[in-house]
Parts: sequence; C-alpha cells; structure tokens
Amino acid sequence: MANIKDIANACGLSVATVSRVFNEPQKVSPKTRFLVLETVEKLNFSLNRVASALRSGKSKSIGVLVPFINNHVFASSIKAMEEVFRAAGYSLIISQSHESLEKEKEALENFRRLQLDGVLLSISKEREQVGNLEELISYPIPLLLFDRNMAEEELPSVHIDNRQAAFLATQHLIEQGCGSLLHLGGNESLTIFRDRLKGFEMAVEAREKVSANVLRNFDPRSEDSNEAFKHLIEQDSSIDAILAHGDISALHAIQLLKEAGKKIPEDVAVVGFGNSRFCSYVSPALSSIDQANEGLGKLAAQKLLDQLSDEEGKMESYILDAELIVRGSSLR
Amino acid sequence: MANIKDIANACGLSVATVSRVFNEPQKVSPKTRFLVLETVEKLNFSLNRVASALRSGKSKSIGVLVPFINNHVFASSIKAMEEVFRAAGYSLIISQSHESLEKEKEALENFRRLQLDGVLLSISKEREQVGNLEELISYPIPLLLFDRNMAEEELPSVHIDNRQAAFLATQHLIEQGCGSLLHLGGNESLTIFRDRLKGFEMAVEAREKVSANVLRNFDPRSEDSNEAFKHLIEQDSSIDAILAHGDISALHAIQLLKEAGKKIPEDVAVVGFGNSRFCSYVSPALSSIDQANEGLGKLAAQKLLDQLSDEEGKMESYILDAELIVRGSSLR
DNA sequence: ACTGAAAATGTAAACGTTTACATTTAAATT
DNA sequence: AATTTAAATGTAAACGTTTACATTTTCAGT
Repeated sequence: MANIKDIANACGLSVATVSRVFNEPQKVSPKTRFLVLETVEKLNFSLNRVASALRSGKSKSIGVLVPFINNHVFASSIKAMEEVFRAAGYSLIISQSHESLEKEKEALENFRRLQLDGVLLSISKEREQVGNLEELISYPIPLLLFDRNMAEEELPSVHIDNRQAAFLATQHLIEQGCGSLLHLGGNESLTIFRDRLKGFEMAVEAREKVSANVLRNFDPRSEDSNEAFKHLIEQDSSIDAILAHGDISALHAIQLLKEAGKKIPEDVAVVGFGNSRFCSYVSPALSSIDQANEGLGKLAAQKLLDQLSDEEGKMESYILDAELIVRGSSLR
Repeated sequence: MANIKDIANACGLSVATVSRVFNEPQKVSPKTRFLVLETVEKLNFSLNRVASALRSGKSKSIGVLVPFINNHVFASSIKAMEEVFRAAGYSLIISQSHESLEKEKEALENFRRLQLDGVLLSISKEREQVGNLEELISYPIPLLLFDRNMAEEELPSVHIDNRQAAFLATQHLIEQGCGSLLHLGGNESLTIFRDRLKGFEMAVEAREKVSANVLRNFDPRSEDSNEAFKHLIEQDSSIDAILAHGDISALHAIQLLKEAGKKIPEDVAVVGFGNSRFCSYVSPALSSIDQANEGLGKLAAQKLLDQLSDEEGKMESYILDAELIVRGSSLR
C-alpha cells in the first residue's frame, strides 16, 4: 500500500507538500497540486487516518454510547448521526452500556484511548440512579447527551420535551370526552418516564371532573404488571382512556382490553408513545407521540460538530417538541 | 495525559518494559510488573490505541457496513456483534450504504484508511443488482458478509436459510388446512426475498390440490401494492392463507383483510417474517419466522474473530436455520 | 566459584502522518 | 535592476507506541 513518501518520491516533492495537498490545498501551486493528485490516482493512494490521528491529535471520529443499539429510539438516532458525521468526514464508533455504569465507564475510557474528537451519550439507567455526574462534567472530550438526560441538566443535552408530549396526549384524550384516565408509566429510574408521568398528571390536574389512575413501572413482559392491569380494569370499569409510556405497552393494553370485552376506541381510547412503524398497521391504528428520533440524532450530531469547529463557547441544551399523531385508537 | 514514557521514567524503566507489561506480561518479572501497574494506576494511564494501531498495524477495530442501521435486522445483529467484539477488546466502526454502491465503496475505502482489522458487510441492494464481486474478493481486509449474501456464494457469509424458512411456514399453512395460498413477496432485487419466494413455491409444488398466488415486490407503503392486494382478495375469495415477506406487510395485510370483512385466522391464516417484538402484542398474535438476528450477529462476529487469530485458512459460510413461531394468526 | 542458558531489561528504529520553522522561488514594488 | 514581499516548497522533529536486536541480570548445574 502506497504511503505519502511514495507519492512524494514519484513526484519529486517533499512529503510536506504532498500532505499540504490534502490539508491546505490553497497553499500549494495548482501545477503541483494537479501533479500530486494525478500520481495519487495512479498509485491508488489515500491518507492513513491512523497516522493522521496520531500526529494531529484529531481522529476525525466520534463515539456514540447508548444502553442498547437495537432499541428503536437509539437505532434511529444513530442512523441520522452517521449521516451527518460521514458527510463531515467523521467516522462513528459505537458502544453499548447495557444500562450498566461500569460498562459505560469502560466505554468512555476506551473512547479516550481512541483519541475520539467528540462523544454522544445516552446515559445508562444505572447512572441515572447513581447520578455520577462529575465524571461526565470533567470528561476530557466534548460530550453531548441525547434522548436520556439527567434531571439536573448540568450537562448539554438534546432531548424531546417528554412532559409536554404527555401533556398534549392527555389533553387530547380529555378532549375526546374521556373522564377517567389511566397512565401506564415506564421505569421510573429514567427521567424520560418520570417526565411523561408528570405531563400526564399536569394535564389531569388542569381539569376538574377528570379522574386519573397510574400503573407505575408498567412492563408488558411482567406478569405482575399484567395482573395489576387486568385487576384495575375489572375493578374500575369507568376507565375510558389510556396513555401508555410506549407503543408496545399500548398494544399490549389494547390486547388485554379486547380480551376483557372492551372496544377500542369506543369504550377505551388509547395513545402510545414513540410512533413505531407498526402504529399505522394495527387495527385500530394506534395514536402515538412521534419522538422524531432521526431529528434528534441529526440535531445532536450537528451541535457536536459545531462545537468541534467553534472551539470557544460551551454547548447548550436543546429541547425538541414532540408531535401527537392521532389515529383510530383514540378517535371517537 | 500521561504516556508510556512518563510511566517508564516514574519507574526507572525503559518504555519497552512498560509496553511489555501490557502486551507480553509473562515476559516481565512479577516485581516490575507490579511496580508498573501501580504507577499506571497512580498516573491514571492507559495505552493510546492510535499509536498502538500505527506501530503494530492492528487497530483492534472492526468495520460494520449495512444499508441502514435502524433496520431491525441490522440493529439487532449489530447489538450482538458489539458485545462479542468488545469482550475481545475490539471496537466497532459503523457505516451505512443507503443501498448505494458508491456509498458502500466509499465506506470500504474509509475502512481501509482506518486500518481496520476486519469488516462485516451486508451488501447494498445496488451491489446485489450490479453484482460487483471482484472488488470484495480482492478487498485487503478480512471480509465476512452477513444477512444479505449474493446468490453466487463466492464470499464467506453468515445468513439464515430463507428458502427453508419460507418452506416451513408454507407447509405449516397447508397443514392448517389452507388450500389457496398467497405470498406477499419482498423486493426481488434482494436474494433473501427471492429465496423466500422460492421456498414458498417449493412447498406449494410439493402438494397437490393446493393453489398459489404471488404478489411480487409487495410494499405496504405503495398504493399500487395496496390496490393489487385489495383487488386480488376481492377477485379470488378462495384465498385462505398468506405468507408475507415481513411482519409489517403481514400486519398490513391483516388490516386490509379485516376491512374486507375477513376473519383472522378463521377465514385467512397469516404468517409474517422477522418475529418482531410486536408480534406477540397484536390481536390476533402474529405467527412469524424468527430470524434470530442476534444469533446471526454473534456468529458472524465470532467467525470473524476466529479468522483474525487463526490467520491461515479461508473463512467458511454458515447458514442458520430459522424457526417458525406459531401464534394465533395462523392457528385454526 | 564458574559456566551457560534463560530470563529480564534496554536501545533505537520504525509506523505514516503533520507542522513549526527554514529556505527557495516567484511576483510585486521601487 | 535591485529590493521587498509573498508564495511555494523543503527539512526535520514530533505524535505514542511496538519490536527486532543487543545487553545485562539471574540462577541452575557443575
């Protein structure tokens, strides 16, 4: 594989000039620039990025650390990030924390060893609980949180307004004439789910003659959750609206409601969260909150890129509005 | 940030010895090994992987190139790959081809410049059509295809047996007493979908008194596909079973069938492909073929790792069996 | 205590770039 | 034509490791 020295020799130039053709082309005369590019073509040469990174201290690579890559939210965010970064000449290193603080630390340390230029992080559940922020604040690489943020907001972050989103969805259910609402909450270790719960509660409190119920930490895979849900809808037959913390939970709730003889949306209106692909394809189609994951990833990537070129100035946080997509499951 | 020289100085040793502590610890006396590790701890040192990569020629990094990261199949495969590789001390570089041959080439070239030790590739639709294999065969980095392979099988690959999977699912539908089957085929530029179609046809041909129909290149987002489907089930009311090329297509078919007044599975039995999370949560629960994406990713990662340590010997191809998960949508 | 082999450590070059600084060449000014 | 200035190119060190080879130390066997 040809290196920069080979090109220099073939052209009768110094390696410095060849290097400049790639890094500061305006500083080399058009004639030699052309000559170099010609031989580069001929010898099928391209700069070795490892050597560049070592010498310049810039690896032109970004680390992305999420709990699990195959989570729909993260996968879609990463998709958009990859597009933004590749267009800017950056590569993406991906790692998973498995919700574990230790694995997260290891990955961050590894990112340091790789001399990455920036890091996008969606923090693990464990760190949200333990709350070890100092480590992140003093992290030597520009760091931007996305999707999951810590309630304290001491670190720059890009995420959607979960509270507002849940508020809107709840308001929508009330406007549909529902008077007895139920929220299927997510894992409360996570700020995003606490915020959704808060938005739900705020919307309920804003209205009189609307009663509310909450099943905390609802997990469709858990038998306990299922039992609690079944018990609740049996006990309180007035429940006529459900806001779930996720689309799968909403789907599962619909399943259980149907088994209990309820009609959707006539007896119970349902809204999910995430606007998964399948929402349009189930019957009835599932109303859901669109988190705009790709938009989130794109924005986060761009803000980090800005930081890398700007240098001066801290990064700010950006809170995106989420949109309620109304479909059959909540329309009556 | 401390480097290996700082450690050497602090210990009164040469850098070579310090390096050996990390790379060939058995070659350094326990006493000095301990001393080194102690100061390493004290100075919070860790080896710079960029420098290691440059000098040794081994970056301890693997490239993964897929059409789109947020595709469920790829996201899950990558999840498993990351786990296997991280455990072995490798990092993952992720890139997307967007189904474009040019972007795929660029990414592969970039992987070369990053001195990656190995590459996992799920080829773009465009390359499947164009069939440019030589470039891949002569690629200077160990390369293993996964999920999507070329029909010719000239390159080592890990993928599921799509034909067998579709065969099994079709057989199952026939065994349920269905006599007029319909296959909703995927994009036929891709081998995986041609194979599924082939499996369907083989199962049908194996039985007499079973008739079959195929809607090629079915896409639930396309109006044409929808019209064709509606027209067909109106025209041919005998259709009592559907094998879709994907779960979303299956879901969509169910939706349209319901609109046409058909009952699932009584009037029409339906089987999807992919065993998406939502399959268990829709009503009726959707029978589907489980592709074991994580198993696929894990196997591919392991085989590539083996190759990297083995050196000698070509990689082989591995074809995994897929499993049919029977649920309510096809049980009668 | 002496020899030889094995174990431990050291020396220094190499990996392929970038970049501060120095030098040469060309263009502009007088 | 001589001088000044700018543009283009060159020189060589540096980035932080690894590693072939050389040297020193240790220790078993006599």
